[in-house]
Formats: sequence, C-alpha cells, structure tokens
Amino acid sequence: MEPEILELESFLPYRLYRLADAVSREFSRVYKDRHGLTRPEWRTLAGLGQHGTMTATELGEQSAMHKTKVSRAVAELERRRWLSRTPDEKDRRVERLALTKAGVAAYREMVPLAKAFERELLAKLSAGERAAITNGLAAIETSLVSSKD
Amino acid sequence: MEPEILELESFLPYRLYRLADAVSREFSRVYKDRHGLTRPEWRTLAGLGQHGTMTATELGEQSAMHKTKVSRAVAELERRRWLSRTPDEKDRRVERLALTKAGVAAYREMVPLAKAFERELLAKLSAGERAAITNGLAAIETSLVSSKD
DNA sequence: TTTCAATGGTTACAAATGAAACCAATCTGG
DNA sequence: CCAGATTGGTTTCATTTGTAACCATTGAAA
Repeated sequence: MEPEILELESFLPYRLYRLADAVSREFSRVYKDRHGLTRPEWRTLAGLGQHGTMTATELGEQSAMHKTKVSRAVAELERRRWLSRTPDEKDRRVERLALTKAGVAAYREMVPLAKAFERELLAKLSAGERAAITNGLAAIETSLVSSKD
Repeated sequence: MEPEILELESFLPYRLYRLADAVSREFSRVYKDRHGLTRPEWRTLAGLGQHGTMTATELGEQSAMHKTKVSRAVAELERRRWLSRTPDEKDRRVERLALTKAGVAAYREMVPLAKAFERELLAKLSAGERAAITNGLAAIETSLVSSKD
C-alpha cells in the first residue's frame, strides 16, 4: 500500500489560512499605514461605526475577537479619544461604548478605502467566481456553525 | 448623502479571516492535542513528509512561513528527534532537512487525521458548493499573485 | 437575606510572532 | 585576488496574543 501523502498546497485549512493571511495583511495597510491601528482596533472601530453603540461583549461577538483583544483595543481607542464609555444605568458591570466625533470621522474616512479595497480584489474575478466565493464561504460558515453542537 | 457604512459581516477580508481562523483553530486540535505541536511545527512536518528533503528556505516558501518561524519550528522538531539536519556539500550555508523515522511515523499518523478532517468539513457541502470553494479560492489566489508586481 | 454561581470586563504572566540586526558563506565585479 | 553585495539561517528585542486568575456586580436558590 502506498504511503499516504498530504498535499499541503491543496489542503483546505491551509489554503484558507494562507489566503486570509495574505488578504488581511494587504488590507491592514489601509488602517495600519494611515493611523497605526492594529486589527483589533480596526475591528472595534468598524463595529462601533456600523452599530453606533455596543458593549464590549457584543463587540467581541460581532467581530469574532477574544475579550482581551476587545478590552485592549477599546482602551487604546479611548486613549486616542476616538471612543467613549458610558456606564450602563441598569447594570453597572456593563459599559456602553460609542465613537466620539473624532472616531466617527476616522471611520468615515476609512470606509470608502475598505470598500475600494474589496472592490479591487473582486474586480479581478469573473461574476461566476465572485458568486463562487460568496456561496462557498457561506457554505463552510454554516457548516461550521451547525457542527458546534 | 447617506453616511457610508461598512457591513463587517459581509466584508470579504473579514469573512475570509474569520473563517480561516475558525477552521484552523478547529484543525489545530489534530496536531496540538495529540502531540503538542504548534502550527509552524505542523507545517514543517507536513512539508518534509510531503517532499522528503528540503532546505529551510524552501520550507518557508512552500508553507508560507516567515523564516524565523521556520527556524524555530525546525529547532523544536530537531529537539524532539523528529528531524535531522545534514550540511549541504556544495553550499555550507545550507542545511538539508529531513524527517527521522520517528518524524515519519508521526507524519504517517497525522495524515489520515488531516484528510478525515477535510473530508468531514467538505462532506456538509453539496458538490456545487465544494467546486465553488475550490474555484473561488483559486481565483483570489491567482488574482493576488498577479497583482504582486 | 445570605450564599453561591454566572457575567462583564481587566490584568498578569507566559508563549508566539515579526522586524531588524546579526553571522557565516558564497557570489560578483573590478 | 579582494571588497562589497547577497543569501541561508539564527538570535535579540519589542509587540501581540491567549490562558488563567482576578475584581466587581448581578442573578438564582435556599
């Protein structure tokens, strides 16, 4: 019997990771070069920009970040005065987070850059390939979620 | 004009990264739980298992790892006696890396687990979805490579 | 109520990572 | 042949990350 060999280049977990890493690294220039943000900070900004007000826990759920990442990102954005905390009336453990004017301004500046980045990435693909990506990723996403029981 | 909002959940770089992270984290149990390997170590093992003998530089290229990661992974596998180095005859800067018997044994043990993992992941998808993933990822891969000029 | 578990969030510590400096060894142009 | 540039690989240092412990507050049960 022939020895079993794994072809790394076509192994799905590897391919996915490698591609995500490359894309993410490339995209990070948008927020890193311009404002020196880390990825958790960018995601925090994006989450709050999108939703207005959130708690740290909600942020973690929405953007798939560990709570320590959220905690540190929030602290840093607060230090920059891009974000403010308001203690929750009902539950004093909770803080309601929101962007300040400066934070919103930064967000508004970055959104078009992010969209342009995505557009350029997809522009190189045919309509069929674009659909394939969208559907394929969605398929794995749901398959993962449903297996977490 | 309405304020531009970015929907993080459907933003391609984010979706890709999040999915890759989830899949990779799940897969890491295969090599982490069983043998306490890190991802760089697993990739090194996989590369050498697949190709027999490689240099550190080749390993880095094949498995998309920074050379410091390769260096450390190789050192650790050597410490475990899963890997041996042989100085290259022609060029004394180069070391030819290969798995020892123990290394090959570990590799042979893990390959079926890796394949089973991938199979289960894909089993939840329709044939069309599987094709979509494969083609879609390939499309972005090549689009990225070709833009690196 | 009092106590114990659960929850929101931060912090301390250890491990993983990347950038840059580094050490050979090899190659290249004079 | 020699000086500088390049290459293979390692190490150092600062930053990022995850785990676990932690503090405070709330909820649930007795």
